Amino acid sequence: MSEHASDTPSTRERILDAAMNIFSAKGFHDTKLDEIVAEGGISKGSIYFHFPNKEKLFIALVDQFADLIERRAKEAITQETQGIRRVQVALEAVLETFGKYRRPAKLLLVQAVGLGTVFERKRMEVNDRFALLIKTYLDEAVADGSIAPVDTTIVAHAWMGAIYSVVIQWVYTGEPSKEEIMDALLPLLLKSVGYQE
Amino acid sequence: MSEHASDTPSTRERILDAAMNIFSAKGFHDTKLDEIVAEGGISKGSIYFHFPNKEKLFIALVDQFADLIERRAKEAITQETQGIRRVQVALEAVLETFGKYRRPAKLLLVQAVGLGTVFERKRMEVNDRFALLIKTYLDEAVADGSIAPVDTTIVAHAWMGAIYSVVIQWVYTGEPSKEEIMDALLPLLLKSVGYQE
DNA sequence: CTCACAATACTGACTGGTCAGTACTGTAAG
DNA sequence: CTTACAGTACTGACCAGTCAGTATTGTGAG
Repeated sequence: MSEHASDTPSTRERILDAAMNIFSAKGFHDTKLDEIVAEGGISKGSIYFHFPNKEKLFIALVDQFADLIERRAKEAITQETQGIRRVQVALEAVLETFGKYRRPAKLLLVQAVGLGTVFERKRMEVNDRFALLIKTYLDEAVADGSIAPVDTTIVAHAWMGAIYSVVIQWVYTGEPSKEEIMDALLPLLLKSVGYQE
Repeated sequence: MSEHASDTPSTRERILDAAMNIFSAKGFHDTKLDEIVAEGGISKGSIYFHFPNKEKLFIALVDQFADLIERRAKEAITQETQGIRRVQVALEAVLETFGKYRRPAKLLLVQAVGLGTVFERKRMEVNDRFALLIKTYLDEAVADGSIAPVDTTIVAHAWMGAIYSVVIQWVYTGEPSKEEIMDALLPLLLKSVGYQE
């Protein structure tokens, strides 16, 4: 019954950690379970004790991070009441979270793509979740008059893509810095719906 | 009795066609060469006569389509002289081309991602090519005063991501229609750099 | 034109390395 | 002993890539 996260991570956590490191670096197919075993100092048997197969292990990591992003965005939003401000702090929270976790970001935005039919559903599900989240708050901002009416579905997807793309660029090259991204991307997105700070 | 390109496609073309169909639907790893063989009514040996391996066959398809997109954008641009108008017609050309070729679009934007180190270079190369293209014309528009100065590198990546994301959504669901995308996305992008029609 | 030979294009049964998953054993705590 | 996990040796399905052979086309000398 010992879940003392700080000093002794459970085997399950060690597996997830090791898997995150290797998967995010090499992608799903180029990662061998034996590499995860070596990286985490655990055993193959324990992986199969804790996870039914390689695929589910990968998906657990995707879910874990997608949940975190969504949670952070929602937390941030409760701090604000005005429509467009809510959108703004949510964006800040998302960029902040991506910035803090480079490897999970790469896993979610790069390695979880193009894995064939099985994973495609998962990816669309996650994407739609994010797009819907953005759309909800955009609709709010439209409703309370912060911004002019727009096709919020398209805007939501476009924003998501814009954020993804800049974050991916940053994940690979470390450029532009988190601050530059914030300073350039936020006004860009807000201006795209006709909002001037 | 030499049939020409139109009625009897060469074996190489039949291979590329079949490969495009299967790769774009199932992704790189889930595609078996034997499926391509069946789809194209060719033989495994002839694939290896025309291409060194599965990977190079896939990359040939990516390159082929990336070249097409770039060519169309550049063609469109020569028709216009004014900075921001050039950007606009280039965007239209790109969206037009994606719209015309759904399967190649999916191959390039989805299936070519997350395939591990080997393909990652290729993808970044293609991406950077597009981003640089956008950036060049944006810089032009800034120089001639069509739009206010901005961090064109970030804008270029953000635009690319926005376009990708909306196109991907369309590839999967068929929604929104090409016209809706044009009507919503173009003004969105132009507004994001402070240009009002 | 036609025969001899070469070069090119194509075929498909077979193989060998790989690696996810399994069977089995080890161990410590209650 | 039993439960709950951890560790390891092994297996066998799978599939990219091979290769020995066949078919087709090109060519040029008689």
